[in-house]
Amino acid sequence: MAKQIDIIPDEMLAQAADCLKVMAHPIRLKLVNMLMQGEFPVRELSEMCDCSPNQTCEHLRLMKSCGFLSSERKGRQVFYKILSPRLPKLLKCIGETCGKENE
Amino acid sequence: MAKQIDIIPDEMLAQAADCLKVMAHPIRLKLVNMLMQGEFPVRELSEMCDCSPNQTCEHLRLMKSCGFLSSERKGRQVFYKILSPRLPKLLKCIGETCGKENE
DNA sequence: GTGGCATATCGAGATATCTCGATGTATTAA
DNA sequence: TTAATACATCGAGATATCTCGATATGCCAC
Repeated sequence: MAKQIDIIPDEMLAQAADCLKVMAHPIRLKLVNMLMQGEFPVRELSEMCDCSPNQTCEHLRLMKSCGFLSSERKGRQVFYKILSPRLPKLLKCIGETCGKENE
Repeated sequence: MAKQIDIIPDEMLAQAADCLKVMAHPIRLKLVNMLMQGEFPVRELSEMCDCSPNQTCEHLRLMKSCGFLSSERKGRQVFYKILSPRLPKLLKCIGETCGKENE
């Protein structure tokens, strides 16, 4: 414990900003929240999120390209799952902080 | 503990996405990181973040309009400080999760 | 092979953000 | 009041995102 409050280096903040930018979308947050329950094919995710299949695909592709998700084809379906441990942590953080303004 | 993993309601995810969108910017993250050390006037923040005064002002205004920051004039300077407890939590979360991909 | 379903990609228009200079407002000193 | 400093706002051009329909690919059943 060198000091009370960390000064986070610029490079890390830039990286964090990119990460947040990707996740700063209600549907993408919901997709991750769904994927925290397990793996799902695109169509199911699409229905759960009330989002068109191609749009769902696009959101998943974006998060996969960042290394947040991974996908695996099983027959004609493609199942997505969470790859990066950042995501559950971020969602947990959101659950704790962004819900209400309770101290 | 009703279930292992929370399903966060849509409304809350939308709110969280807005929150993340505001913070998904390296300079705004840095400003908050600076403000975690204490209160500072705009000019000092501007220099610390290597950002023009009017741009700094704009970032601070945005975060203030979301209720994240508050400001107080002292003479001809305006000091900003952190208002929402979400911010330190989010930055802490970033420090823990967005730095390296270590489990 | 063909047809159909699931997923993926592409392109264009609409919308939102970023960035910067120029201008406006508040406060203090003279 | 005038000048100077600190902060705030405005407007426009550049850039990035969102959204949607159209089209392409991969796989299975036939």
